Amino acid sequence: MSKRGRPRDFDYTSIVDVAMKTFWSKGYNGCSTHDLCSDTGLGKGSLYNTFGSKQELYLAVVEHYHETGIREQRALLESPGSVKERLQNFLAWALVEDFESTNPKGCLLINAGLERAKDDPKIEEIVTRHVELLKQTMEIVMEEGLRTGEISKKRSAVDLASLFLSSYYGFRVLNTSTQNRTLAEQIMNGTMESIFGA
Amino acid sequence: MSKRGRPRDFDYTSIVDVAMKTFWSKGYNGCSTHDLCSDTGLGKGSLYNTFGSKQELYLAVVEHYHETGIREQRALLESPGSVKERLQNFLAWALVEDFESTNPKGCLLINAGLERAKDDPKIEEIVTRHVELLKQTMEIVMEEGLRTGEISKKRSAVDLASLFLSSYYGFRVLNTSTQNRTLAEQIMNGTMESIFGA
DNA sequence: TTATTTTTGTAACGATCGGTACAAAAGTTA
DNA sequence: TAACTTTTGTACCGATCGTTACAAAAATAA
Repeated sequence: MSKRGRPRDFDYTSIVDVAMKTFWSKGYNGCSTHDLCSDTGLGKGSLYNTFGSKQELYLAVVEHYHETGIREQRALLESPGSVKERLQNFLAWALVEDFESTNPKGCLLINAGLERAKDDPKIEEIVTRHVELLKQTMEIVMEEGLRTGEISKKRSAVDLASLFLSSYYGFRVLNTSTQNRTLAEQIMNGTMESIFGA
Repeated sequence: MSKRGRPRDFDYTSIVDVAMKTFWSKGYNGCSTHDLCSDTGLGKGSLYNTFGSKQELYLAVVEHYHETGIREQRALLESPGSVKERLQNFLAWALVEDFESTNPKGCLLINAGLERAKDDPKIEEIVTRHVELLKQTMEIVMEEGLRTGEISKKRSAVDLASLFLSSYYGFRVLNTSTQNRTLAEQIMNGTMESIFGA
């Protein structure tokens, strides 16, 4: 009783995945529904029948990016190994994303936050949620570092996590905007040393 | 011999200033030449006769933002007072920009870098130049802090400046995207403590 | 088979896009 | 004044925007 009518001949999430890259590299206002159709291979009928509008497709894309992203980031931060290794790996992962990935460079969530959060409350909500989850995870990692003695107890876990969070986002923005690898490595050094001391 | 013909009845830089706010709040792709005309009060004839194209006007706008911005930032960082006070004032200035200014919220240079640097080499050049000048200024401030003993000599001026730079840009992005003042204050605390210790 | 439901591709919608054409307007120079 | 130069506002250009209409296609249900 569940599926009458012509079945769709594409996979929902793999279309979202393709559209993600289109929005990621061109921006919301910078790409057209024609771009989305030709990249995904869908006709306009299918695209609008499935997603409703450009805005709703963008929402599904950003939500998808958030979900896969937070999973990946948590995996890196909660992996076995020392706290120092984990934070180092986290920044190294971002470095690859910004300089060597086959995906569009930079962070789609930052782009979405800056371009659309002001106009689309649902986008702002996803970005806020993502940042809070990431910060929470960083706080847990900092607490562990304080407990084990890897990090000196001069600063609170909240202060440490807030610093690491903002430095991470600045890292992403500067990498994307200037593509300056030397600067990227200096930021990695400066950030790691500010947490683990000299 | 220099000015024959009908004189223009507007001031170039004040038009750039108005257009700046239009691009700032709507983005490059998010605003139309019609928006620019109605905000500036210019007709299309005048706008195109003066600036040539939307792209060239945007370039003039971003260059203008860079020039006034770097002057203001340097003034804050090179003002009299302790290094700690100056860095604190710098972040406090950014906080006002992101939460209380009558200008559009956030940093136009970040928006330009993320939206246009990839497609317009001249935009990337301005952003890169701005970041380098700002980082240079921060390095000088950190050197002073190291010299006077305000900052412990465990880390180099380059590491300290790189950290402050990235944390500053992350601060701006998170403020703009999430408008979370509590988070903003935690980042300010975390950043200041990471430089001056606890 | 026939009726029903959903997806598909295509054609088209009105609106708006960035940019241009051009003549009237308003000055300077001679 | 007459000749010249530049700016101004407006009308308009072809292209593209996001979206919709709709009939053919392809499945299930009766």
